[in-house]
Amino acid sequence: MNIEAAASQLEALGNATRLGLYRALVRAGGNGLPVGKLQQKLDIPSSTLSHHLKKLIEVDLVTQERQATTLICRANYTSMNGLIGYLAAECCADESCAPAAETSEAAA
Amino acid sequence: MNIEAAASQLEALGNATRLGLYRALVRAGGNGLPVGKLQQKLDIPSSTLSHHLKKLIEVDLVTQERQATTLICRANYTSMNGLIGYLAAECCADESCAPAAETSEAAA
DNA sequence: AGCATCTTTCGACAATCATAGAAATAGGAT
DNA sequence: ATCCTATTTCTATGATTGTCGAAAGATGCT
Repeated sequence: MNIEAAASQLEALGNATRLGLYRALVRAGGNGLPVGKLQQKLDIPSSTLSHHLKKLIEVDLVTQERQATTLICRANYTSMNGLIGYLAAECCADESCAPAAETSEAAA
Repeated sequence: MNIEAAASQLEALGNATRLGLYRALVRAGGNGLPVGKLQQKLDIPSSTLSHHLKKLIEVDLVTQERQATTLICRANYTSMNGLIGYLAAECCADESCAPAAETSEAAA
């Protein structure tokens, strides 16, 4: 994970619509959600949804799998965990700082 | 931490210049760095640096403290840990998923 | 082939962003 | 008061983004 890749993923998540979209996929779990269902859930035009979806797919935070006419979207947990790991590493580069999210107070 | 706040912080980090800037501050540790040193390190015009710095300050990922004529900048670990915690929580909303970065494989 | 459904691409537009030089401000020293 | 250094604000400009309706593409059914 280099800085460019991390920045790209962060940028992809740095938009309320996309973050909500990603969250919806996370909540949907391993079964994922078809684009149409996502559209209903988020209540945005399909073109807008597709636009945002594309960004998340480009940075590998979301995957798609075709099932007949519908496209199933899934959150890519591995990729997200990589990003979280990178952030945690950046946050603790060479200072005494908590390695993850649990011990926030130790950082200050 | 609501979705808008998280998205704002992610957006702030979602730019290679700003992520590099934040990283430089993390690496500087608790002593932080004056703006001028940051500028030397990153080798960007001061106006550009100030612009990006402002964004990071707005979302509370960076703090500033005046010491005479220089402004010391510091990474706000607490805020970053909050963000990481939010991402971890989103990643594990209501499915069996690892709580942090260490156990990525358990998510699949 | 023709039709129905699901999804993406196209085209457009306003809004925001990244960049940076020039000017202004803040604080301290002489 | 004046000057010096550190930093921000002003101003401008090209690039990118977010949004969405209309049209096109993909897939399967009859």
